[in-house]
This record gives sequence, structure tokens and C-alpha cells, in this order.
Amino acid sequence: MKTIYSAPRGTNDILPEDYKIWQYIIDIAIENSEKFGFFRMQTPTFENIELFKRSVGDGTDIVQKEMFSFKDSKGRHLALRPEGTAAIVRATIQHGLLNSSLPLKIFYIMNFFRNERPQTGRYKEFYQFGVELFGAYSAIAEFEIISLAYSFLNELNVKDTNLNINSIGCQDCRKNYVYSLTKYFEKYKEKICENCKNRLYNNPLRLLDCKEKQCEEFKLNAPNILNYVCADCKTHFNTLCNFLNLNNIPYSVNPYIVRGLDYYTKTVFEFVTNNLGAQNAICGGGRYDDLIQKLGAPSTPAVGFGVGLNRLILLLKNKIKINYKIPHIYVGATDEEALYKASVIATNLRARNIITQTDLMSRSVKSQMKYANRIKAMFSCIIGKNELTKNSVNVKSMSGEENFNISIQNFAEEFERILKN
RNA sequence: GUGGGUAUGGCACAGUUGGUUAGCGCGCCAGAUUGUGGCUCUGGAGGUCGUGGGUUCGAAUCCCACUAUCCACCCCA
Repeated sequence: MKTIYSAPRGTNDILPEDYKIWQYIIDIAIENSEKFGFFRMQTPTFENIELFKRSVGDGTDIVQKEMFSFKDSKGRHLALRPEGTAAIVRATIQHGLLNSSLPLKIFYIMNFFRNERPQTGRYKEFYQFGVELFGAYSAIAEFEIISLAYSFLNELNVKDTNLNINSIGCQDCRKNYVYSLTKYFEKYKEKICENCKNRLYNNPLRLLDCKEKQCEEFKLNAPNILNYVCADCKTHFNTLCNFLNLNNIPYSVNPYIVRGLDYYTKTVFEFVTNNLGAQNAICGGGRYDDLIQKLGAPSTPAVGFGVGLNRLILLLKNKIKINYKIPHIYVGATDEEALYKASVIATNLRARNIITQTDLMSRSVKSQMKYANRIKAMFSCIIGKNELTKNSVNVKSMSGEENFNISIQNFAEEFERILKN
């Protein structure tokens, strides 16, 4: 296939057969969000680039090398959204949603763009189901969204996932920790991997995330952030644990998880799986109490998460049996006059919400029956000269051998009666 | 941006140390006494073997480059 006729690198066409599972997952996402009282919203596909620089963080990889950015004809610098939180926060501020009664509970299902090399579960355009909860300082907010994510994954029957939680402290206590961490790793500067040498000064928290064998032993004895967070953060974290314990949501405390976005404070968490290769985080999120103030609105606490839908699909594909809507009836025709009649019958059937298909290809009766079989129609009938003169048509059940004689005049009404039995 | 694997009809694949008109399965279309599906049988359409160069009498097969794709690093959902 010539390059210009294939989808751009790192993007995916979602074909009708695939879309069944997407629809299924999206429906469950909506259902669970509404169960917790969240409302859906949507933002533009692109934003002012400055928004992402300020919220995600100017120094992060996402901003530095993964954004699709461009200028419009007036020279405005824009970027395709690389994540959801920044845009949702911008919109809630812009439209004054945070001024009305809190908490504000939002969910979204949107596509995002990052210019990374594609890999299993990682694409340049990808989809996330995410939620944001504004206004709650208490750790019950984290519990609420973790509980929602847990319920969502459970309902999808996603196996083998583990919930990891950690606290990366507030602005104040994190400073102390990062200082100690840097000091600690400086001692092993010569022994850690190349990537970690860079991390040491650019993004020290990421040192904890390294997968290299040579760094393992140094990670083990590295200062544990949970011993450095302030009393307030510590209490907050313990409260979250209590909520999770009481509600039987299994988790492990993992001091190594950190997030790649600057805006997180206190709680961070992720649901990881063993069945996706390297891209094992299926859901990630946390608290971001400082972001809203940073974007110019009165300080408001917030928590949120994002679920990678493409990754979910990879996990669930071939494991879920989707019940999609099959046609109730196929109405065929043998010639033009019959086809006109069939179209009227189909219109009346559809007006009664009966899923109906007719012949669109002027094919032989045999081919039409084959087609009716292939689309798994429950019933079929063929209109022809005989039926038009007799003014009635034989409707046959495609599974059993039951036949019904239905008048052409009252077809829809009579067929509906048969369907209900 | 770095490293490794792969590239043959719509899909999944075969193709032996380079050797005639490039094959199989599934799918698709059409027939098997004239207006009725599923099973079976028969026939048919559909491929410049990713693209461009090179070696050779001869390349799907060997060499080079490019592109795409997959896996991993990085990063993240």
C-alpha cells in the first residue's frame, strides 16, 4: 500500500468490527461515571500551547519533545492536546464552573496526541477515559475516583491488575525529599545507567522508576519518600489507605511510582497489568492541588485519573463476547416494483424500531437469502410478483423452520406482533 | 531520538541452495433444471511479491538505501 493511502504512523483506524468493543467499553465508562455522579464534557482538540507548558510542565518530556505544535495563519502558537487535565481545568475556569457549588465532577472520553515512537499500547493518537473531581481537600476524593476506576475495571472483568499508590508529598516536603534523593544518588553517579545520570539533575524522582538491572541495588536503599513527607501529607496518605481498607479495594504501597507530569501533589496512583509488555500502566492519576491556582483561578483542590482505552482494548480483545444488535428482518425483492414495496415496508418497520435490511444490490433470490443468513437476520422474506398479486408474503424464521403469512398492507404491525412472541 | 525483527491477493500464510505462466487456506462473486440461506461440489475475480537502485543470462529469493510495521529503550495512559 502506498504511504499516502495508509493511515499516518502511530494512528489507528477503528473498523466496524473493532468498534463493537469500543462501544462496549465506552458504554461501561459512561455508566460507571454516572453511577458516581460525574458529568461528561469535551474540549477542543487543540489548545494554546502555553496551557500545556504551564500545566504539564515546561521541562517534561511531553512538552519538550512529544507535542504536535503548529502556528495558525495569525501566528498563534497551538498544540494538539497531549493529555486531558490541563484542558478540562482551563475550560472549568473559563466558564466559571468552579464558582458554582462544589464539588464539581467531570468525566471525558477524548483523543490525545503525542509524537512518540509507536509501540505496543502506545500510539501517536490515543484515547483516554478520564475523570476530574474539583473542590475536595480530603483523601476521600482520591478514594472516590479510585473506587470509580476500580468499579469500571471490575465490570470490564480486567484481570491481573494491581493498584499501586504512593505519595509524592506537597510542594514543601517534596523539596526536602528530592534534595536527599539527589544527594544519595550522587554517591553512585559513576555506577548508574546513562539515563539515570541525566535524571539525577533533570528529573530526580524518575530515578526511582528506572528498570535497568544495574540501578536496582541503588534503588533498594534509596531514601523512601514516605519517610520524608510532612505530617499533613502523611495523615492524608493514611486516610486514603483507611478508606481503601474499609472498602476492600486491594492495593500496594509503592514508593517507586512517580508521575511524569509536574502538576501532581500528594497522592499518585496507577493500575498496572502484566499482560501488556512494557506499556503496563492502564490507568494513572493523582491529586493536583496547585494547578488551578497556577492557571490563575482561586486555589482549588483537585484529583483525577486517565485510563488508556487503546491499552484496555488490547487486553480485552478476543476475551469479550459482544452482543451487538442483529437485524430482526431482511426484506428482499425480485424486481423494481417489488423493491418499491419493500422500501415502504422497511420504512414502516423501522418506524417501529425494528431493525430492517433490504436488497441494495439487485441480486438473485439465492444471494439475497445468503446475505440474510450472513447478517444473522432473525427473519427474512422476499417480495416478488406472486406476493404482490396475492397481497401477502411468507416470512420465514432463519433459525427454525417456522413460517408466517403476513399481509403486505399491515406488514409492520403484524410482524411486530410475531416478534413479541 | 537509539537498538533489533518483519514486509508475498481483503485476511492469515507457503515459496526449498536465485531457474519457466507466484501458490494454499479463509473470505468474496457466480453456478449445481428456471423465486429461498446454512452443508457439499464446481467455476471465477483479485498480487507490478513495501518502494527505488544494484549483482546476475535470470531475483519474491542475494546486496544497498528508503518507507512502513512490530518489539524494546526513553516516556506515559
